[in-house]
Amino acid sequence: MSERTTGGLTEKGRATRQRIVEATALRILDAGVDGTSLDDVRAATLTSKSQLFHYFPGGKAELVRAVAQWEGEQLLAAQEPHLSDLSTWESWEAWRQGLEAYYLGLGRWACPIGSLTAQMAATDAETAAFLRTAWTTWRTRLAAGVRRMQATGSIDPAADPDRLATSVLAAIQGGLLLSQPERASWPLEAALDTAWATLHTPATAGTPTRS
Amino acid sequence: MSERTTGGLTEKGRATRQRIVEATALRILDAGVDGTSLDDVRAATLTSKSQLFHYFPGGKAELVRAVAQWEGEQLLAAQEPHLSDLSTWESWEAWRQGLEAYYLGLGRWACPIGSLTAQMAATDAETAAFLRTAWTTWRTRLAAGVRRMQATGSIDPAADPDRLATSVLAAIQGGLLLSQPERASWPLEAALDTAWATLHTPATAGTPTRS
DNA sequence: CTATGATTGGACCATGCAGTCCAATGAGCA
DNA sequence: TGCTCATTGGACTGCATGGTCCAATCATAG
Repeated sequence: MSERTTGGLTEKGRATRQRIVEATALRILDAGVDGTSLDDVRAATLTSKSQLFHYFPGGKAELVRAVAQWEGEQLLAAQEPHLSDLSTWESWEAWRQGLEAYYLGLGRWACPIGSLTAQMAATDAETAAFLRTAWTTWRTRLAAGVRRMQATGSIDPAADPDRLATSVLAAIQGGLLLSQPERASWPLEAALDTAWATLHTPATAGTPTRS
Repeated sequence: MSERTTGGLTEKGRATRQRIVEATALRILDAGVDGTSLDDVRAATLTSKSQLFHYFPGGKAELVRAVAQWEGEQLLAAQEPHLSDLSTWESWEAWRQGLEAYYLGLGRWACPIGSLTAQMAATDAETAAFLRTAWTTWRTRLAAGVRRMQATGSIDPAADPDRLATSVLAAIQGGLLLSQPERASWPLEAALDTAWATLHTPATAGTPTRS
């Protein structure tokens, strides 16, 4: 882990590095990792080959990892302040709307982290490991919200917060995937509506007993 | 000349073509489309470059499209006979188990169609269009099952079968995605358990009025 | 001013890739 | 036996790509 936040990087340098990361993130989002060449990045950022390798000695792999990290931070930031609240249904609603607005703003019906996971999980173990922690963070934050709702009796206290949070994330990611070929958001809406219904469901039949 | 079925392909020819498709499908499943070179395919099938272009004049794009079609057929076939039934909870359970077994058999926690959608939706419009119909078919079959359950009163008749089916598909795909970095199936299980709970939920609060 | 290190430019290289081409072989048919 | 067409082999081309390298410039501390 290169902890060179202070070591050997000037203000200008960090700005350039950041410019590279953001441009690469954009390009990756709608062309994929393999569809994004270093020359593309170079052209988009008005930089030179040597700069790319100066700021990312590990080459493309390291650049992609930097993109993954930045996208993770962006995604979490975009969900604030609601994600840190989630203590009322209004807060949940606001969180959902904010998240959808974020995805909408990206232009494509795709989650940066989800897409990267699909692309890298099988090929780049290191990046996959980082993405794993990103998912854990997100899930943990959501689970905390579930617990808050359980405390007020709004969600069945018998439910497992982590598993419930996971199913919400799955609804989001699956909904986004299904939205892509449709070029419309209704699959995402349908998936989230159903997840919502489950959240709102009081302690009824419970989980249908399946290990 | 005899043995003509369609488009000037003999028995031997069709066998070779199929061998190419299947080997390519396998390779794509765990290396991705961009991670699969025609040379890989050539080596894996003991064929020559000219054969690849003989059977797929459109080159790699056409080959990938053939893979998509074949994977779609395989996926639907793997869900039979349950997918065509889905008239009882036992049938749904059997369907789920069969599907999970299919994915498990693929080695990776990934859906061939889902992965292809994520990879091609943004880049290859033609393949994306085909995938769209694949999803529609799958969703329609599931929705038919939902309607059967509604007919017997096992599922809330007020629910929209198509949207419910979509949310189940989303749970599957999202669950698979989340399972990848974990290298474990519990996210898929959690997502499906939650979807199951929703299906079992009788007409309660209904959809929480959104959109 | 000058030394040092960060920053930048861009030519260059090796490789891998999709796709082309020509020729050889095999099989059914008259 | 020849004719025709599907099938196969594999060399070859052109290009894009990741990565290397050397040198030029900029900034700043002493």
